Amino acid sequence: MVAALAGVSRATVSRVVNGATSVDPHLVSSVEKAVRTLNYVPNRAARTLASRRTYTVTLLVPESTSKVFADPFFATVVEGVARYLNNTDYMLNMVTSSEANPDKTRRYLMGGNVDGVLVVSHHTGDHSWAHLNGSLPLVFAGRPLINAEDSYFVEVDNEEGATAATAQLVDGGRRHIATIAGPQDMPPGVDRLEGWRAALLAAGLNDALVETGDFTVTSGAAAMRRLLDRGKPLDGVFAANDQMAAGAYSVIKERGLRIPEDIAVVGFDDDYYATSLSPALTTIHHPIAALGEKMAELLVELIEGRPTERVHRLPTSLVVRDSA
Amino acid sequence: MVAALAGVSRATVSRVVNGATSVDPHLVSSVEKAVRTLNYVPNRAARTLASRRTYTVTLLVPESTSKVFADPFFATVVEGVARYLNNTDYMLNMVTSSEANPDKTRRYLMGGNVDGVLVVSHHTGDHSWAHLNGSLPLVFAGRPLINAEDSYFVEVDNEEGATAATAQLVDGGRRHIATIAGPQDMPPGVDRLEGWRAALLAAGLNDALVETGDFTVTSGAAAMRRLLDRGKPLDGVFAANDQMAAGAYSVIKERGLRIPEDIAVVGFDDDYYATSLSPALTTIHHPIAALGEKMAELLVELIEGRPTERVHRLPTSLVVRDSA
DNA sequence: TTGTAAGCGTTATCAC
DNA sequence: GTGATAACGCTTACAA
Repeated sequence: MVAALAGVSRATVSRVVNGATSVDPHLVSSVEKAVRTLNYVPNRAARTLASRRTYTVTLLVPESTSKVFADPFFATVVEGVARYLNNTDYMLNMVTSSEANPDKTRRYLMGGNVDGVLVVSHHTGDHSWAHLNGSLPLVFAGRPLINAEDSYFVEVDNEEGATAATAQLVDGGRRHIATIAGPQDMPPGVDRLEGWRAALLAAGLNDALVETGDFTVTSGAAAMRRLLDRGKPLDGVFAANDQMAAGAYSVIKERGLRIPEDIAVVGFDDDYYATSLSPALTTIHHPIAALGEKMAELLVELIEGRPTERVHRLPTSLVVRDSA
Repeated sequence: MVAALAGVSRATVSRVVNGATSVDPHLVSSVEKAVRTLNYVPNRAARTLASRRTYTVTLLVPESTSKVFADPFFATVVEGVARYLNNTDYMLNMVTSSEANPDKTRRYLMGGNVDGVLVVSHHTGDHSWAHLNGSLPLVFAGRPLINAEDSYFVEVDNEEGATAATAQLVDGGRRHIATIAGPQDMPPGVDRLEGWRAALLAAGLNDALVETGDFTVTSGAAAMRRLLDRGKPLDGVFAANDQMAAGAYSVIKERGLRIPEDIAVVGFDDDYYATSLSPALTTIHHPIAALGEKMAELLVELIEGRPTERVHRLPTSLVVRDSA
């Protein structure tokens, strides 16, 4: 290590570079000067080999590769993760868990190539990587379906958001409020339905108007159609995500009803659809990038052995636009 | 290396693992068996340290981080890159060249942490990394604005695509064909304009109807407005990308004209806008994922010292929908 | 073709 | 507080 040519031993240089506490200030500064003049950059591989730490965290994404990257949710999580990691020594690398060869992925992760893993499975219930738990620091995006009790994860406060969305409807004077719920085998689907129900109950309103979709536009349209076909009074709808709200929009308009005059609608996520719909959709903002940042932060804490909360719940906020 | 416990020396194991040509078939198979039973996975760091190869390629993206990840073009390139790399030993890591600290990025890249770099700057002309050329294998997405003569890059055949788009208009009987061109300081902008012109000339038509935009929806609308305001006959438009076509749509409709009856329009890119517009946009498919794959492939060839073409031009294809 | 042995650039464990 | 010195797990001359 050439930097040692500036006075001290390699050990001391290492100490300085790694910010060890107890080193003579004199030496520290002379080493720092040497580092600067020699334009020294520690060799990652050597460091990893010696310390058994890789300074790499993996972002594990489900193999629906083609879709995953086009998914704005995923893209935004990555953005947040990258933003946080940029200020640390950690490198981000992505691996798509190929269904074709899950063992390859597993071996890679367990082969000491990585310090920790970030698992992003979007709305899906696929948390099949929970078994890595215990062998490797792991942080999930969203509450995992299984082993939630001993997994680290960060999620958005879905229930609170849904309650706020519904309250907006109630405050707007609506009395017959339906919901287009998400799949009941996914935490967001469950929690958002629960939040809707809680708001209605708090307002003393009836919670019978429920139809379920699968978070897609077409499923939202179908659910809205079923809701309207019940023939019951209906003047407000909370859709568990903006895409389903978009589906609801098309059905409401096709029946000759107006938004928000006849039926007010509130969505959830505040994604691309929210602003491109007409009238612009009132919805709940889902802080996705923040979720990514928090995940990365949590993982780093975990890796470095600092004590942390096992679960982080991010607050949402109501974005009032023209539909409610 | 425990695997050596299955008969031979570590050197031989290394040879087998790295697929060296000349090793006794007997030994090969026995080593392979040992590898399998011991579930051996080579240690990346050690390998890197010894071989001075990192097996890592960096995807360098401009710092507009927040936007970059939301950009479907970028996301799709990443998808292609990841897909290709998944079948190699190479790892993908992304670095956003922070404007705040460009030196940090530079040092990282030059610090022997990476075998090669993929530069993605979208439509923008930012190819400020060209100076890395020569010091590190480098592949650009799209023809760089500067040093195109000695840079490796893969691009879509913009001119050919634009010609095909325009030909579709001509074949549909249009005789007064305008274009909304892209910025003339970006290769795609220039090439697509050139393609349009070539098709018109080949058909013996006039090429005076040109207005320029900046690839955004609003600029497309403005350009269309200027085109219409000329008061000249106009029955077809080739927009240099789908977003500008979307802008053109709104103006055409607002003037009470019909698509395609009064004005046929063809776009370029075949992105999200193409299918969400009404009528669905006839456009040129831009094989973005394929571009990512090819970039990765080219880079790996470069890294491994295999001879390759310096530039790859990907073919486009016409997607006929309802607007022309 | 195969084995031996010398590194690769750090960190970690000890003495000092 | 600081400096030797031994790992870390692999590749790669060089020898055999």
